[in-house]
Amino acid sequence: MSPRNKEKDQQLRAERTSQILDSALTVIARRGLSATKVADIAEMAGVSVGNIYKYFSSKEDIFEALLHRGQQEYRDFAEEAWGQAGSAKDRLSWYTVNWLNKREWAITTLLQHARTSETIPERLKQAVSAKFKDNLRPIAAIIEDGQQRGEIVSGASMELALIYVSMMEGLTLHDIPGTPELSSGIAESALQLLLRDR
Amino acid sequence: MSPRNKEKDQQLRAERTSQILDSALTVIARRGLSATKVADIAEMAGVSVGNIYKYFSSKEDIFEALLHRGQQEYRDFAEEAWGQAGSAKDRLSWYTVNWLNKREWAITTLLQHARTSETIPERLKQAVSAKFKDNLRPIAAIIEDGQQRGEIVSGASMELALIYVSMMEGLTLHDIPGTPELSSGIAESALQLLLRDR
Amino acid sequence: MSPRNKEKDQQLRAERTSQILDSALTVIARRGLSATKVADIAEMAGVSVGNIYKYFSSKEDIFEALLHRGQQEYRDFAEEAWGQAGSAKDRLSWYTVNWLNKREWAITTLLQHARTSETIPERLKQAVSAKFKDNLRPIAAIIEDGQQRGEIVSGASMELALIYVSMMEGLTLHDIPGTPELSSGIAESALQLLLRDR
Amino acid sequence: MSPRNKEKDQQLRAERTSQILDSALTVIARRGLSATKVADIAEMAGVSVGNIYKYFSSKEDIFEALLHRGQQEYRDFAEEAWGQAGSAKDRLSWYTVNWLNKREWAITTLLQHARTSETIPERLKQAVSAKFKDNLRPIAAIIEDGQQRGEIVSGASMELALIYVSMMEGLTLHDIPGTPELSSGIAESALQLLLRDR
DNA sequence: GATGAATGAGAGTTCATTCAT
DNA sequence: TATGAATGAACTCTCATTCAT
Repeated sequence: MSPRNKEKDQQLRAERTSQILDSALTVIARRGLSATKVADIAEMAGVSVGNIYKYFSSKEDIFEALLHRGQQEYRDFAEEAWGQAGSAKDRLSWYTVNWLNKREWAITTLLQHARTSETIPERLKQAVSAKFKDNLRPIAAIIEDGQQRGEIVSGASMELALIYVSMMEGLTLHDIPGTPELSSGIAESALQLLLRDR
Repeated sequence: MSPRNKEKDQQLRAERTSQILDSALTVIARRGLSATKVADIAEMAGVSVGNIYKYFSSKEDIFEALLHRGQQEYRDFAEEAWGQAGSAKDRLSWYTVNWLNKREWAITTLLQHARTSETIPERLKQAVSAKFKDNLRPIAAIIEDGQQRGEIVSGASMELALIYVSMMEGLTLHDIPGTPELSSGIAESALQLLLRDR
Repeated sequence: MSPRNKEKDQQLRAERTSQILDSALTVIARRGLSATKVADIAEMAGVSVGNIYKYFSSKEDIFEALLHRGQQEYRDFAEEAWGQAGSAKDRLSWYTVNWLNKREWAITTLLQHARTSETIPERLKQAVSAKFKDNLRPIAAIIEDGQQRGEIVSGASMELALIYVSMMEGLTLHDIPGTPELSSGIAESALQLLLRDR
Repeated sequence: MSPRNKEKDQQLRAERTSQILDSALTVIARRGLSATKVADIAEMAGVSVGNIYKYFSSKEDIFEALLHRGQQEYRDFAEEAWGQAGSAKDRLSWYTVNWLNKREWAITTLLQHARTSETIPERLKQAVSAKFKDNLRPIAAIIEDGQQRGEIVSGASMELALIYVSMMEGLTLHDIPGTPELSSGIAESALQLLLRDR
């Protein structure tokens, strides 16, 4: 009733929304979109099934929100890497280490599905791909910077950024949480390949 | 008694099986396992739904057969690369080009799903992972050979093989057939990174 | 948090369960287990198909619940006969009359199927047979009592109970509701056979 | 081609038909009509599925043939009892013993299903019931004869016949082949009940 | 006649979504 | 707003029947 309550309501709503998205991310990454039941998401979020629909209009809607949030978070993360002090190697190293510590693998899985699956509407695919490409810029900037300092091999920076990110994604997909078979030290080795002097 | 030709029956059976698997590979790669209806597979194979079950006991069974066949085919392909004449670079180049021309991207998608999804029985996951690791050997052999000739950067050969394959997979997943956005020339650039003298 | 009335929910749930079982009993008795569609049960219960599965996990599960409930109800009924005042003949007469008025014929059909069909899991068969045997006790008690008073022919009481119940079942199966061909007076004649003085 | 062959063909055909019916009887009695697959019948008969349809037009057709044959066989059996030498007790005893040694239980099961199930066309039900009633005559004749000799309790002979047969059927359904729990001696005890002097 | 692969309608079961409380 | 019972379309799998060989 009072403005205070309204504000609080808004905040509660945002929290619930975020909480639902967190659960959805985890579950969908683990089982895939169409194998995930809305009930699974609800259970993990500690919310009733019906209540989910007060925050999202459909399962697809949740997925779409997940992609938006994931790509935005990734953008922030990539810019944080670019904002790091030190050499290009230091920055990429920071990026690499933190990538593995974050839930990037989960988002990576979702994005890949979004880009490749016929079940996803074209509109969404295009948005995701465009945003993905745009999100390469901070990495490309780091690489360009490194090339100017003579640290990094020559080549088109966007191309190298794509190669590097693909490599990270590819390795990520072989190194699922709970499957520690492949040492994460390998990511560092991969990074070496980009360096001029190795 | 039996007016049927047993040999011919056997042969027809094998053909049908293979035809169903081909269709299943295409459709599942495009839509994901659980979003693919058995009816989709049947339709693409030009077979009735019921008849599918004369050849496979369930959708899961089809998926499993697909993984087996895919990993076997990949093994043959990797060994063919190892069997090529020429330098390590030539061999990897052959591998790279042919990877992109084959249906490797489809199988890559399936294998990734098999390794990562909670919906896949542990037994199958382990088998897939073990076979995957084993399948790195021909690539590792090419790399080792190249290292001895001074062509390829130093480092543990299995590790470099994993990095290289991950890179290919990562790129593959950004370059779906029908989505020619990313030039396949990029794969060649990626290959350069492994070379000592670049 | 929960705007629902838990007690009322519990009660509604129990009612629905019972309502579904009632319908299932009728329909399965009329058509047999495997010829009965879950949709038939749902329709007769005035419930949607999907909702049935909120109460029972499968058609088999419904059948099993039906057997449990039916044998328990029969036990109560048999003990009520034993609890009647009067001579053994009076008690058996009460039993006979009420048997025909109740839905015993439906349950009889189900139990017979459960005992004899290969499609029923051994575990369930054994449980049903054991309970059936145990349920003969009240009748055997009436007979023993009648023998001591000189009303009833001599012989092992459990054996005579089995004979009597089999007779009732056999007659029941010739006298389906809606098929009034065989007068129910015949049951009384059958009862006479057990009496010493006839 | 030659008349000889034609005759032989006829004979082979009759044999096959009978062989299929035998298998059908066994399997349907064990699993129920609708739970029995035509493939089950074919397998047990050692015949291909398709070939069944050269002899019968449908599963229902097989069932109907089974009922006809079963009731005819039963009639022959009942008349054979009537044709036995000796007292009424001897004849009923012969009937009882041979009933248990024959496949009467299987036919009993089928007939019961035919009479009671909604899935059976009315026309067939009526035919079965009429024939059943008619088939009581030989037993009723034995009973009447016994009554005249003072061996058997008084009462309407058809009614007593129905009671006796129901008793046999009821006991039969508690004493499935392979379930020897209930001693078959009990049938003799049941017979005693009909005797005047016991 | 004999075979068994092929068909497709139909059954059991699941699950996204709605709605009364 | 929160709940979970209810709905029914859709999916997987089965099986009576047909048909090419």
